[in-house]
Amino acid sequence: MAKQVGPARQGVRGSRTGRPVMVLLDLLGRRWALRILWELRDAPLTSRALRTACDEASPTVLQARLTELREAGFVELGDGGGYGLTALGRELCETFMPLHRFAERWRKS
Amino acid sequence: MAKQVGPARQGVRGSRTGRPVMVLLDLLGRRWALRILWELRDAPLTSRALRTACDEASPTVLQARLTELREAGFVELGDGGGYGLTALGRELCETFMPLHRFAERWRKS
DNA sequence: GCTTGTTGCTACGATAAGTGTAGCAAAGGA
DNA sequence: TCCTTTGCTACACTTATCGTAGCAACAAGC
Repeated sequence: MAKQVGPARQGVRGSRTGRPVMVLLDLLGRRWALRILWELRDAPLTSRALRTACDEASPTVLQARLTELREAGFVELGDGGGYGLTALGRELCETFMPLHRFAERWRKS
Repeated sequence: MAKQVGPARQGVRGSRTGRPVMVLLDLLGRRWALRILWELRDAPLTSRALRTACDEASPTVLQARLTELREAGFVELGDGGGYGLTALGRELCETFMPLHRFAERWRKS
């Protein structure tokens, strides 16, 4: 069993309505949040490896995002260490996977 | 013809590699960026209406995001005023549209 | 002309968020 | 024991965002 953390807080920054999409958009619209999910997409990473994958982002923010993503139930810290996606997290990740293909097309315009 | 703005800058904050996905993730991972695209999803809005839709977010950031999104080619300012999605922007928006359905399921867990 | 109301957009001080460097305690291997 | 790696934190600094106010440009009504 992976280590647990508290439930997701719902009244987040800038989402006064509390509508789930808004909360989600707000959560994902924070620095490195999308990137973290992206980097964990196919395999778990240790905190250090994740930092490296994220262009040596500040550990302060990474830790903050990881905590938030864990509270949201998208990310978990495995028993033997290393961060990975939960089933829900994998599902979310696949939701915006087409972004990759889009980004490639986008560059050419 | 809609008003034009300069080309997208590629060497953005936190994306030192320049890989398109990273640039895109970084661009969308800024405050209100995802939300703006979301709010424009079915109809153009004036800057004031957009502000209202975004929980009265500060016009400073909104204007900054709108400029960035215009430079990226996702948003445009119509001739008669009002911000709307470009064809590319609509495409991008549909890319993470499934997020809505996901968010609903997410709330119940 | 002169208001009245809208548009997109900006200035600016205050606050919150993110950065960069350093370092901690705990756990594991040699 | 020593060395390395783990997840994680402290702290001073810079950047981003907030909130309020207000601008010039344009149009409609009078």
